[in-house]
Amino acid sequence: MSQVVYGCLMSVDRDQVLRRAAAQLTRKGSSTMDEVARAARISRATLHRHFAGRDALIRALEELGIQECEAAMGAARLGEDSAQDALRRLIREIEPAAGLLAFLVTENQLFEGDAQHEGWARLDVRIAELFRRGQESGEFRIDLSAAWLTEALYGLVGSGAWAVLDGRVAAKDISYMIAELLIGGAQRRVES
Amino acid sequence: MSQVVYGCLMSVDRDQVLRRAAAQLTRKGSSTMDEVARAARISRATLHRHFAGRDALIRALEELGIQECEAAMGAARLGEDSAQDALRRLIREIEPAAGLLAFLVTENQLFEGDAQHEGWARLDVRIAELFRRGQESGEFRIDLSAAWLTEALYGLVGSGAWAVLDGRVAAKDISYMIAELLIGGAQRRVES
DNA sequence: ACCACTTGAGACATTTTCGTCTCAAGAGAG
DNA sequence: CTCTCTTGAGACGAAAATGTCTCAAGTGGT
Repeated sequence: MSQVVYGCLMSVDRDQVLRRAAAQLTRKGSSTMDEVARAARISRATLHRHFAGRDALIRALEELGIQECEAAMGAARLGEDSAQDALRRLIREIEPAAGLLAFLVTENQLFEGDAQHEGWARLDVRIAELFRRGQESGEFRIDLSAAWLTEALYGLVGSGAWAVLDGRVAAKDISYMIAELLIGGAQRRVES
Repeated sequence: MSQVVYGCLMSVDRDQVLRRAAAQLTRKGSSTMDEVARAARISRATLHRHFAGRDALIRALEELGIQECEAAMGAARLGEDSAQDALRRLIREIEPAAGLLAFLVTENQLFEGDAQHEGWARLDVRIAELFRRGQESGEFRIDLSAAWLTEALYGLVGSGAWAVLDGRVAAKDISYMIAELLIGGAQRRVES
């Protein structure tokens, strides 16, 4: 046996599968289970052995995305230094998960029926808190609400991932581009 | 008879149908034709009478979105005044189409197979031109490429539409929020 | 060599969605 | 009223996707 997951013997690298699935679904949100399986380089049967169905796969991706975001936020030490620098760190840390994020954001569009994962709310709160800290310290302007800045962060990270996939922006530049645009827009300026 | 479209007698308001369809698809990108029809308040049969199939519907929505964008760009008079003011006008004009845009952007994700509609390229060029004009006049910073600022505009407009749908930002504020964030981020600052 | 376990391939029934069709009801013009 | 045209409702088969199952092959440990 090679790996034990949830008390079940498993060999394929679950994380690897999830990542490849995320990449495929980012590229084409309506991918078939068959397409996802092929992108993950496993058979459809194996894919079903790991995830009970499409819903379970999406939920696992959601879980992964939330985990990556929380890890990024931990690594970024949002409470330290200036809000500006913390935001810069957050964007740099969150960038590897940008593709997954972009997919999840579009997938989450209006969670009709069941409630959305509480994890998203937790993330929103922490990010909004960062912006609010910047507003209270005078770094950020107060006429752009923290809620909007939070949304804008998600949007720009998603756009960035998409721009990189499309080859419109170099991967090495995207983190800087996002940070500069967001910080420049959020920053309180002394000149008119 | 009430309306003549493409030499065929039609009564339902095609534009209205497209708008409702766009709203539904923005809310849930994987809506079935039945859900779209119900959202458009017509029967599935009638929906099929107007659009040969799902692809035709999407393509019609794409056409509508491009038209609205071009109309918005015309109304915004991108070449006049400062680039900043032109951008502000563009955002204000494009805002009514934001929901449709948000859907089309996600739908367009990597056009595997056939080439994307040339209209998008035309729009991109015009928007990028505006940003470039701002850069050349010294209004906008040059370390954020015009291509990225264009992507960011799409992303922020989409995020804005989504934030409004979700009730996180008031509809009356969103145009200002987008413009201020984008212009503030793009603006060249004299202070450090 | 033996055994436990996992994988890929494919068959299979089921479900969902699609596209087409028919027909009765209703609206509007002449 | 009468005629024409459009619509909604539903039936229908075709196509696609899903979920389940079986079985041969392969892997790795003992």
